[in-house]
Amino acid sequence: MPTASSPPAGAGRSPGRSLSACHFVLDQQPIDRVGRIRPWPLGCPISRRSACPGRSAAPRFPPTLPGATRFPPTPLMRPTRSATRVLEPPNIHAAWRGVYGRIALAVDASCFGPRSREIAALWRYTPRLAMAKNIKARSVDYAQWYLDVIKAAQLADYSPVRGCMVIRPEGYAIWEAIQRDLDRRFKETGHVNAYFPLLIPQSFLTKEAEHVEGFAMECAVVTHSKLEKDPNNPAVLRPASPLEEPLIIRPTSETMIGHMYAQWVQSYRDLPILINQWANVMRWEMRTRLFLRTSEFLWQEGHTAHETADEAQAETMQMLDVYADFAEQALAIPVIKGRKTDAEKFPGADTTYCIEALMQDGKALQAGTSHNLGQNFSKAFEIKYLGRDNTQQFAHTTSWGVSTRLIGAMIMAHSDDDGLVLPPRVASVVLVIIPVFKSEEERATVMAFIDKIVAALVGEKEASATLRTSGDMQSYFFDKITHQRVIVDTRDVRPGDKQYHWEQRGVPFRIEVGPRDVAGGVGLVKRRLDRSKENVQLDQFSPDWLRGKLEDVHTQMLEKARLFLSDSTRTAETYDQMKEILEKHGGFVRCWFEPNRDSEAKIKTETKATVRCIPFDQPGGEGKCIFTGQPTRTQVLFAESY
RNA sequence: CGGGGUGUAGCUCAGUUUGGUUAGAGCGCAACGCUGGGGGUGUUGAGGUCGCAGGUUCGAAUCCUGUCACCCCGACCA
Repeated sequence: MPTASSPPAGAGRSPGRSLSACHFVLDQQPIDRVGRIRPWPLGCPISRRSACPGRSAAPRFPPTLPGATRFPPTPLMRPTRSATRVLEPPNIHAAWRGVYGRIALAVDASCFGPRSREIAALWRYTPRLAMAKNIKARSVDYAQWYLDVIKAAQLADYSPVRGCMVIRPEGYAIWEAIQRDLDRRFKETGHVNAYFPLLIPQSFLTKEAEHVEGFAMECAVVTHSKLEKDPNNPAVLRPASPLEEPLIIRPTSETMIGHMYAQWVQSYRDLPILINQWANVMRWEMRTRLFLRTSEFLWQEGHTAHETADEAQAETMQMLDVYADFAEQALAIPVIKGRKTDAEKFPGADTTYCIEALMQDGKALQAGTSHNLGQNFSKAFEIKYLGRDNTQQFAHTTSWGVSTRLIGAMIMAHSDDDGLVLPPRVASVVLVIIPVFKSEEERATVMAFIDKIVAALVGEKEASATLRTSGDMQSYFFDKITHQRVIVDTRDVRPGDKQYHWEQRGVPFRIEVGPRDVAGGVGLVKRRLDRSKENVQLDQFSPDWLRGKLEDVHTQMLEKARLFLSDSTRTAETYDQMKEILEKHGGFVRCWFEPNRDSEAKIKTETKATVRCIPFDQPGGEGKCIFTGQPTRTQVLFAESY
């Protein structure tokens, strides 16, 4: 493998404005100090198609390179801090396709590490000559990419109300899948669902000191009970009838539920109470981001009350395990379990535990939390019971939740520059069949063949019951319990359009069926995850075949994400090392650290990184705190976070 | 809440500096034709109170004031 320090291929050629110069412009795309490709300079003929003379002659991106046959082209030269290095496939493909987020960096780095082949195989891309038109590449603008993916997949839309979002059917289907899976897990662990009200008396919030502190700043307050016409201007409505006590819209329900539990619990025989609620909550956020942080969001909050501290602790840990397993098994997102530092814990909790996931840009995302609330809320709300020893005791409570943020995590963990990539277990459409034909006769034979494939995949019975689908498509249940569907895209649009359409929506599998396939008795099966294709004989199609395929995809997505996680977790011995890692790579930095509000605040100011958690797997022994240099028994994970 | 940026057709934008025909383009959308194995093509057509509210002016997308929304960066947070 060449690690030449020869001059860059494009060196000396200036990125001129003529179209023929596009190739070299691409070679010389600016790269920042950590190797990320920077946005095209203004005026570049590629990034500004309108600047190209003759619209129809405008080059596609990438420009007419050498073409597929000669792909990969001359190796891309990429300057690093110390030397210039020749990128080899798959690096070129990655770079070429603009996949130069930190992921691609991982691929790159791996070429010199022990796991190179493993990772390279997982990130192998079929080189393409066209990129998604409506999605910005991760390497160019990660934040925009995220928004573009959501838009292209029609997961959500902005609402007229600041900070709120509309979850569109495609996005809500993911939430439904999350709900279905989690709800089963909650019930398996003995919980039941209930519903508590949206509005909470303002006075409730003040009963737990830390809790007020934590949430007061972001509460929406209801102060009036009606609107009336302004006498001066009848066209204007103004609030009237002030409430005696203002109500707040729940930012979380500990207080309301604490209040109710106090009434429901009399004796140790009433414990434990194991209740979950699926609800919306509202936190008036300064800065919002679709799914990751919106003013109103959907979540699930479990609230339990127990007789002993041990029981509460066991519950807290059990639910954390439920979340971790769920994240991996349903969303294919590997997570790190750990405990929050005091600075990061939930206001009002004794201890907060969390699962932390790592996004492709190297930032961490808290994907779920489980709190041991100790007796804080039971004391504040007087959740008292008569114990076995005939004395009054305060219950021990817990709470735990995950939110629609998980959808954001899922998007950022798996999607690529072509759009959404759905983990199969939460995909509402698992497979789309795309017919290809020219004449009416071909249409008939192709559709007849597709009918056979559908029957083979979903069974004769389901195949005979077409579901009503908008947009002139045929839709069938693949799984009647999860409501996952198979769609035959019979719309009268070009096959290429359909490919992009379903690709951007993250559908795990597509089958393309044209006259050639009918003649050969096969379907051309395409995988979304890695764009691989294979011909599959009609007689191989069956529900089990598809299930197996979906399982494969899930396993590989999880494995890919695990490799990324482990590759992006580095250890630092010194504060300087940590800074360098954060600067150069992002991701998690594992180090000895004595948790302390002051140190954490200083480190955050200097590096933007915070202690994401104190992971459960501690090496034991003692080390030198990275910040103070004092001996400590604690290792933590630092990272920038969402 | 502070700093920066942007609001013109569904989307991306031009036009604003220097006020002046009926506000434009590409994509998308609708209909029809040729097509159809990764965003093809031709014809025709629909679509805009220029974010909103005031003001200056004979005349405002353009100038002034206010306001709202969105995006980015900080502080805060799931």
